[in-house]
Amino acid sequence: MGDDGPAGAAPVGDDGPAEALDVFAARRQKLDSLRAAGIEPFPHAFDGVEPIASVRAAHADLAQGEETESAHRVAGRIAARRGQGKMAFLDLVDRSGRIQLQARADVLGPERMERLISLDLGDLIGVDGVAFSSRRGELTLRVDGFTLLAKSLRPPPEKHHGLQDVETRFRHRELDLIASEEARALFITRARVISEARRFLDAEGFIEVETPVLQPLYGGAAARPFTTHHNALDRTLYLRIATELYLKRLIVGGLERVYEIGKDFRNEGLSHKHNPEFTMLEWYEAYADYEDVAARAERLVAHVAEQIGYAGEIDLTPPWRRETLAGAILDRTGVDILAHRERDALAAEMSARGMVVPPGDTWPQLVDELLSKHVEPTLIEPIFLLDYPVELSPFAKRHRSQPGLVERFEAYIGGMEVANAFSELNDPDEQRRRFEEAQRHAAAGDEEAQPYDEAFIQALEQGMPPTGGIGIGIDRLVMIMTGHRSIREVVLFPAMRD
RNA sequence: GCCGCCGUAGCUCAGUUGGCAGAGCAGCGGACUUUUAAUCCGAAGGUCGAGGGUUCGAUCCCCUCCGGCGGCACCA
Repeated sequence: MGDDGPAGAAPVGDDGPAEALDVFAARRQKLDSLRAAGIEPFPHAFDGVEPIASVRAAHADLAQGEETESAHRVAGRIAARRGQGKMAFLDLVDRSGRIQLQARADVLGPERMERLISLDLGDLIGVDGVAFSSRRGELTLRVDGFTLLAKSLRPPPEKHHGLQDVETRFRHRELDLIASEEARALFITRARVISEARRFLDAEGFIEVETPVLQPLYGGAAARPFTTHHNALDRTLYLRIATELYLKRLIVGGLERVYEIGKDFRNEGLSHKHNPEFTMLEWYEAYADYEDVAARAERLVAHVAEQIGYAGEIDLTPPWRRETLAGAILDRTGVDILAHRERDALAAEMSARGMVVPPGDTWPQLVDELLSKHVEPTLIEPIFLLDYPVELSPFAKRHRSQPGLVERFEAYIGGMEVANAFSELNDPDEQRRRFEEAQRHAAAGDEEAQPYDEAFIQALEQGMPPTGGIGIGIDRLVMIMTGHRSIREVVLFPAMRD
């Protein structure tokens, strides 16, 4: 709703008496006038543009009212206009910042002055001008020449209050970016989070790889997939829910340290921390276990935080706290999951402590309930929860000393899970048994059970070195780095209803 | 899927205990050579999310639907 302005219905070439023009038709009419005057409203390029921030940097020491002879060429969008007649000021915005332009009739002559003044807010222009400091001390470019680079046919958001409507901000992110310096800064920060994570891993001997997004069989996480169809092959394909299994096949292949940053797709509900497509970083390292992975993960996050100038309240400095999962649950709920390894016993223990017990839940689901309802919200400072029940972890290796547990951790920050890692299970027979167990769950109606992946089993049979692996939710990491509580704020185009 | 709140001009927001719907910004016409949310004068701009119902009369009350937000459920 609300996205179909009447632009397409605007009169073209109607030079009749000035009737009430709506804001769209007025811009159309200006476009026609420009063309009639021989001005190309959509030229092809504009060379030699300097970022506004570098113009500012070049004149950081300019005294109030001081003139210079320093010429600059900038380009951007007209964001504001003050004054009319023989002199006016315009604000020009590019990705790096905002700068004031001064337009003078005595410099430009009456015709060009009129043309510059009659441009619309939102039009893109290129400008040649000389820097000076205004009477009020504002760095300004006195416009000697300008070129329309693209006519804007729709009005920009309100210049003072900006774009407030959340729905429009998400559906038309370009408007949010035009209106909000903060939005631009946020997504630049997001890009830097990703590039710094890359830089960190590259420097530590990892190679970046790309594995299939369209997969004949999905796996590597507990989630329902999106299903699609390949016409030429006439077969069902799934959008990946994780990169895990393919990446481990690369470890089998001898690549030793690999990572992938890309989209995963999970066919589940939306929430402030769930978007159906999201960006995941996974890495795998031969000859490492989950403790090595934890150490590297906390260093990576600290590196990213430092590089982007993180200044949030949560202290991300390593080492992070480490607790066992069972200990964290016991500590916060009084329930000892390891002392109640049967479904009914655990359910009874939870009931006895006044907790709601979903009747259909299995033992692992009850553990997950305890974790997500009673423990996760308390985990604000970074923490690793270690050693999960094997029932919850089909790809993790058995704990070297704790029966019934696997060597796995999840990292939590700000009350959110941000990472999931294990000492990878590399015993193919054990992995096969886990798949077979999952098949029984699937037969019992678990829609998220792991499908049996014979190609993966065969890869493990080839021999996979002891390996540590991890998945880090990049969107959630960006939420933490930038202090946002909704994933939609940090995803450029979040999922919306039609 | 369930519950609650919300949807008024291009944008930001008022408002109507049910009686021709208002402002600011933007836009249009005009004045102005140092402005910073420029100022001043003038004239415009609306299917009040959509559909149905109640009523002499509905933007307002009721129902359904669409969309958004929050919570629950689902969901590593």
